Amino acid sequence: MDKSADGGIGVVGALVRAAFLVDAVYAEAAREHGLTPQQGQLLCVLMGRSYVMGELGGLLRLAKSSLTGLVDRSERNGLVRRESCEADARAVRVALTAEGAVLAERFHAETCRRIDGLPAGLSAAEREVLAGLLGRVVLDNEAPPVFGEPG
Amino acid sequence: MDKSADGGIGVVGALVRAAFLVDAVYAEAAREHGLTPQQGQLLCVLMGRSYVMGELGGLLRLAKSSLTGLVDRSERNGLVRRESCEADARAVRVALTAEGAVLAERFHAETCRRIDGLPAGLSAAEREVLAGLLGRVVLDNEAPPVFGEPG
DNA sequence: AATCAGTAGTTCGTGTCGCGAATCATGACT
DNA sequence: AGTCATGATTCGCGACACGAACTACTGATT
Repeated sequence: MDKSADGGIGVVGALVRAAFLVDAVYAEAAREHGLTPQQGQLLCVLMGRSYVMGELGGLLRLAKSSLTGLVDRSERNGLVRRESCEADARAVRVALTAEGAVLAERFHAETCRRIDGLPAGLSAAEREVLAGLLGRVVLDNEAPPVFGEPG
Repeated sequence: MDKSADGGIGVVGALVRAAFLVDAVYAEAAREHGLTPQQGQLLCVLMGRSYVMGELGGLLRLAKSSLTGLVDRSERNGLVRRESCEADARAVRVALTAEGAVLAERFHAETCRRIDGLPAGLSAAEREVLAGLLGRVVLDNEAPPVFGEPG
C-alpha cells in the first residue's frame, strides 16, 4: 500500500489518481457533446442493447428514484425512449432514440480517443500489460460493462 | 484501443471501468463516514498541507464558485477552517480543523484499505507492475495529488 | 499619491444529481 | 379473490457544478 522503494507510487494512489484522471477526461468529453457525465454514461450503456430500469439501476449503481430522474432528463432531451416491456407490464424498457444513438456513437468514439491518449507514454507492450492487469482487476470485482468497447 | 486478441479487455475499457470501480468504493467509504465524495476528496487533499482557494480549485478542477460552496458546506460541518492568507489579503487559506483532521485520517485509511483490496487477485509482483505502469500514466498526465498516500 | 486594470473569492440563479419514503400498478402465489 | 412482492414514479431534500455579476485587494502606471 505504501510507496514502493523505487520512488514510484503505490497501487492505491495510482488507482485513485488514475480514476480522477479518467473522470476528468470523461466529464470534459461529455460537456463538449452537451451531456453531463451521467447522461453520457447512460448512452454508453445503452449503446450495446436496451435495458429495463431495474437492470440499469444495477449497472449504474443508482437508486431507483435517481435513475428515474436521469432517464426523465435524457428523454426530455430526445436521447432516450421509454418502451413498454413485453414480458412484464410493470417494467419499463429504455432504449436509445435515433438521435441518441448518433450522439452516443460520437461521444463514445471521442472519449475512447482521449482515454486512449492517457497512456501515450507507454509502449505498445506496456499498454497490453496494463490492460491485462487492470482488466483482471475489473473482472475480479465485477465492474459492470458501463463502457463497451468497439467491436 | 480494441480488445486484445486473447479475449481480454482493451486499455480504454479497462481504464474506464476501473475508474468506475474506484469511484464506487470511494463513494461508499465516504458515505459511511458521513461525507460526500467531494468532501472526502477535499479532506484528503488538505491532509498534506493547507491551500489557498485558487490552488484548491486547480487541484480539484473546480470552478471558483463550486469550490466556495464545497468549502462552505465543509466549514459548516466543522471539518475545515478559512484562514486569512498572510501573503495576500485577497486570498483565503483553507485548512483542516482538528475534527476534520481526525475524520480525514480515518476516511483516508479506510479508503486505502478498500482500494487496496481491489487488486486482491493480483500477485505482489503483478501489483507492483500495475502500480508502476499506472503511476507513469498518472505522472505523464499530471494528475494532481488528490489522494496522498501514507508516508 | 491617484488611478486603474487584473486577480482572489463570494453571491446568486439555474439545472443536475442522488437519496429515502411514500405511492401506484402489476405480477405471483395461495 | 386476497395477499404479498416487485418495478417504477413522485416528492422533498440537500449536495453539486457552473457562469455571470459583484466586492475587495494588489500591483503597476502615471
